[in-house]
Amino acid sequence: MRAGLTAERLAQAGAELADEVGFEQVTVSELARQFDVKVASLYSHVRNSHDLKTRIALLALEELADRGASALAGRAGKDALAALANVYRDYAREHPGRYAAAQLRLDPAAAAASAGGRHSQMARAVLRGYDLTEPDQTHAVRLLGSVFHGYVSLEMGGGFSHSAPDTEETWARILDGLDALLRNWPEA
Amino acid sequence: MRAGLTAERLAQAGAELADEVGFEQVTVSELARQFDVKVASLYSHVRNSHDLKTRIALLALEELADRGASALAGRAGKDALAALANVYRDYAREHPGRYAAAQLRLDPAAAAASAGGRHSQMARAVLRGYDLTEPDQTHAVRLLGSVFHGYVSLEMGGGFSHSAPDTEETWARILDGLDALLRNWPEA
DNA sequence: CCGATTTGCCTAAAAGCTTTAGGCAACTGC
DNA sequence: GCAGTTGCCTAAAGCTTTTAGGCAAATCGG
Repeated sequence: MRAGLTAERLAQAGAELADEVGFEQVTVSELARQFDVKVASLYSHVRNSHDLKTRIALLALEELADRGASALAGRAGKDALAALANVYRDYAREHPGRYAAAQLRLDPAAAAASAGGRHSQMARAVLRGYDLTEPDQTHAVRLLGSVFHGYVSLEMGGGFSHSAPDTEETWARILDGLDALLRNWPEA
Repeated sequence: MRAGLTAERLAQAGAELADEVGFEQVTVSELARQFDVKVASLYSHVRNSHDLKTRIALLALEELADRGASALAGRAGKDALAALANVYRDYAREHPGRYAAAQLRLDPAAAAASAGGRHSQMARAVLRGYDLTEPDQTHAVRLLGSVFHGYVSLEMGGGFSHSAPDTEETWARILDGLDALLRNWPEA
C-alpha cells in the first residue's frame, strides 16, 4: 500500500496545514504524520524544508492571482480597485496560513516562476481606470501593493487592536482615499 | 569567571545577531555560542525561545519610537510626514533583523507593555498638521501604518524587483501622494 | 574577614525536527 | 509474468529546545 505522495499533494496538504496551525508550524515531520508515512519518504518529492515552503508559497500566489483575475473581470475604476483589494483581504482571512506563505521571500529563480507577474499586471489593470502614464503608473502599482499588503498584515496581526472605529469602516475609507488619490495623482 | 548574562544583554545581543543573520535564525543556541556559555544557562534569564524573541521585538519597537520622537521634534505637516516615514524605512535598512522582530505578533500582555502606543501617538502627531477629526484621524493613522509597513516590507523583500523606476523615486512620489490625500481627505 | 545565602552557570538527559544513505517491495510497461 | 523503476522504509547523525538538579562564585551579615 503506497501513500501516493507527489510534490503537488504535499504542497496542497501543507497549505491546508498552514491554515490550521500557522505557516511557521508547517514542518516536514508534521506533514509526514498527516500522510501516515515516515519522514524520510517526503524527501523523494521535496528537496528540503525550504523547498516545501516555497511550493506552498507558489500555490498561494497562484490561487490569489486566480481570484484576482475573476474579481477583476468586467469591472473598472473604483469598482475594480475595491474588488482587487478585497481579494487580498478576504483571502488572508479565509486562508491565513496560505497568505503568510505568499509573503515568503522567494529566491530569484522561484520568484521568476511565480505568479508575481500576474499580480502586478492586475494592479496595472485596475489603474487603467485612472489617468496615469508611466512612470506614475509604476509608482501607483507599488502604492497599491504597499497598502493592500500593509493593511492586511497589520489587521491580521492585531495591529489595529479592537478599538473603535471598527476595521470594516477604516477599510472602506481607505479605499475611498486611494480612489480619490488615484483620480488626483499629484505631478512630480 | 561568570559571563554576566541578563535578559537585557541577551535581547541586545539577539538584536545584533538578528541584523547579521536574520531574525528567523536567532536561536537560544546561537546566542549561547556567542556568549561562550552552555545553552541551558540562558534559561535562567529567559523563559523560552519565544520570550527571547519577544524581548528583541520590544527592544526594536522602543528604538523605533525613540527615533520617531527625535525625527518629529520641531517638524509639522508634510515635513513631519516624510520624517516619520523615513524613520521606518531607514531603520529597516540599517537593522533588517530588528525590523523583522518589530513585526512579531505580540501576545496581548506584551503588546500592552510595548511601545505600540507611542507609535500611534506619533502618527497622530503627524496628522495634527492636517485637518482631520475623529474618526477620520483613526482611519488615517491606520492608513499611514499600512503604507509605511507595507512599502518597507515589500521593498526589503525584493517585491519591487530592481526594475525602473527606482524605489527612491517611488518612495518620494508615494509621500507626495499621501500628503495630497491627507490634505484632501474625502468625506464619508 | 569569614561564614551563610543567593545566584549563575554547569552537566545530564529527553524529545523533536532535518537531512542523507542505502535497501526492499510494490507498481509499470513490455 | 518479468525487468526495471519508483516509492517508502530503516538507520543514523546533527541540530534545537527545554527541564532537573548540582556545584561554585558572588554577595551580604555579623
